[in-house]
Amino acid sequence: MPDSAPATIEDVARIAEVSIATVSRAIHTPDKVAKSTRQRVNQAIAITGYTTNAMARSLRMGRSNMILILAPDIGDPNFSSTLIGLENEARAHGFGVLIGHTQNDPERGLEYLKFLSSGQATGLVLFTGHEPFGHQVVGQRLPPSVAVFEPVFGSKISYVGVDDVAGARKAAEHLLAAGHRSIAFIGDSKTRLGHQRRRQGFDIALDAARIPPQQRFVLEGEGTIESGRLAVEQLFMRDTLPTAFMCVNDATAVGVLNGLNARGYDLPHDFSVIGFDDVPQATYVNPALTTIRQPRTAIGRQAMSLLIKSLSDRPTERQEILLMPDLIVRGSVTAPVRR
Amino acid sequence: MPDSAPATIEDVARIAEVSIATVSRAIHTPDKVAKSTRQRVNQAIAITGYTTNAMARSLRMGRSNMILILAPDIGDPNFSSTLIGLENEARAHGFGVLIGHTQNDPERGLEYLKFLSSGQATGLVLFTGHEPFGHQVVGQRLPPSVAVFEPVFGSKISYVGVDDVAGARKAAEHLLAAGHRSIAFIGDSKTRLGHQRRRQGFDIALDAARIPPQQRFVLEGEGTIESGRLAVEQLFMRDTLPTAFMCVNDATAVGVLNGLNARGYDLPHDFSVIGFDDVPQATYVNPALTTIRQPRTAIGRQAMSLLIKSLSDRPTERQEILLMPDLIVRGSVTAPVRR
DNA sequence: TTGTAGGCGTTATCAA
DNA sequence: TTGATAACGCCTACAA
Repeated sequence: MPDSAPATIEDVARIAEVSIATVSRAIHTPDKVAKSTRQRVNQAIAITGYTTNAMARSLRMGRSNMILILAPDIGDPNFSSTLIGLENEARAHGFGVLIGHTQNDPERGLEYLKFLSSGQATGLVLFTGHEPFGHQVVGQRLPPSVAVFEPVFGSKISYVGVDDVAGARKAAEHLLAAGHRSIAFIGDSKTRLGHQRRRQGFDIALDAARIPPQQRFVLEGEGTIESGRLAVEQLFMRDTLPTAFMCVNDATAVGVLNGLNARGYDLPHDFSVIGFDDVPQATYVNPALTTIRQPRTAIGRQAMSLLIKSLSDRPTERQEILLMPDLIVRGSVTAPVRR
Repeated sequence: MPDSAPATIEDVARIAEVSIATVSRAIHTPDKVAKSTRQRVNQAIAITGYTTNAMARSLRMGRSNMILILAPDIGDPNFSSTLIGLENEARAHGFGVLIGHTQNDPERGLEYLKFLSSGQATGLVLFTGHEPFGHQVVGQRLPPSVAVFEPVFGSKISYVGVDDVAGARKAAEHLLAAGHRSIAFIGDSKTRLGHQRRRQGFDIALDAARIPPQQRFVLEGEGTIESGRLAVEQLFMRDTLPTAFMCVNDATAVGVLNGLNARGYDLPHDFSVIGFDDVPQATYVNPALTTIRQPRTAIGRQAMSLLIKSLSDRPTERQEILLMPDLIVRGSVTAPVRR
């Protein structure tokens, strides 16, 4: 039964009848203390319910064993399963993780930066392609960091993510194999690297199949449901229509599905749609979405592993680890209807 | 341009040509230092880029200004918007928040408990109805805490959430008003208080409408999509069927919708379905789900406000704050078809 | 194998 | 109005 104030190392020392130095050693370098002493110390720890005060420890050591994960949007369906990979790996190495939610607000980012610079976390995982703390600060004196899901634009921060080009290529090839020759790519972007890479995979596949550029419809989009809906509207103002939609991500695909449904089409008969990410929602939409699955947990695991390595080693150079995604076939792709 | 090591209060003192005590005062009690001195200090702070080391500060003060939010499942669609309410309110009072993800794993809970007991956080927000850290520890020496979304069973921890009874009643009354007389309640539970309260609201409404118990179908369910699907299957093994489904939450409702769709029914013509929560997904499902909206951000805000109050005041007694939810009408409820 | 003592960066007390 | 100084709890040379 612990008393009112948390036990300190001194309480333990008193009960075990040793010095605080010995207690500390018994905890961190057990070999360096005699067996009998060690036992007495352990008993005393059990009695007092002692837990080392992490703040005092980190203050003294100049570093904590916490890793901060910064996410602009906790609700992102990609986030939670990646997080599990990050957490499991961290734990296996004796690190704890804390999550910071920036809401895409630079001021909030700055607050977490303070958290970092006061040594409360040793490492940083970035869950966003944007610079986390406004421009001036970035890279200035960040702790060892790694980015997931979207590389940090123009920085030296290592990156672990999906192989966008290969994944997009798989998606496009699936459409091609189903017989489609007139395909739209929804979600091109001038600023987002991940989008560009997926576009690139799309082009590679269509080039290989000798689909002429006239039969490709490329529309911009920021990767939201709304942007998918919008793209459908834009497309329907043209003379010719594609038979299939390849979407930069599942959110866009959901928007496209919505837009098509709203126009009264019978899916997947009239149009095929394929997404990218495989978010949980992809299952519940109608028809269930054929898509490319991000290996989220694996991404998290590898990212954390890389980060922890860079914590102990000499500063290493930037690395980029790309994981191969799989095609998940559900109901949203069929052979094209002749029009 | 900060140099390699973070500036300390001493660096500032040296540059401002004052003592560290004065620097500290200039920061925390500006009135107690001469205007000219204050200015010099501020300049020095600007030059050095000084940030007070939170760990040293907390060590000295015996408490930090961080609040830990513990969630069993970060992916819970109710989580992210509640979080925003929590964060905003915390920030307005000068507190920072950190999120801990327990994955429903007691060991992980224990780790965060250590985090707490080593003083790295001053307050605790619980996002779960289960005891967070296994039985033995709970309530033993938790910092001031508040629970959100589901009261902590059998504890003295204050609670902020939705008025389940009133909300469920609204839902049932909406079904009743549409003409339904034979209604199923999906998601009853022997252990989950929130489910029980919703069931209670359902009964109140049906009692008031003098619907005899024989016309009520009550099925258990844990509130998952799967449990909704399952309930449909169970129901279809009986002789008589309800005309409407009132689901304990949206996830269940999605499952019910899926199950009904899979059996080839035309919704909402053949059956009406209503949910509870209004998660983002409710919009994308087909037909769009009529449901009861949790005032999530408000819940977060109030919970944090309560917590912060209990941080400064003398220990107050347990409070329970219930917020009133609204009915959101979309497409999944219509008049019953005569069979 | 063990103990003593200094210092990590702060804040707060007490004098000046 | 300011400055010296003692903690906060811990780790780690350095001595014994």
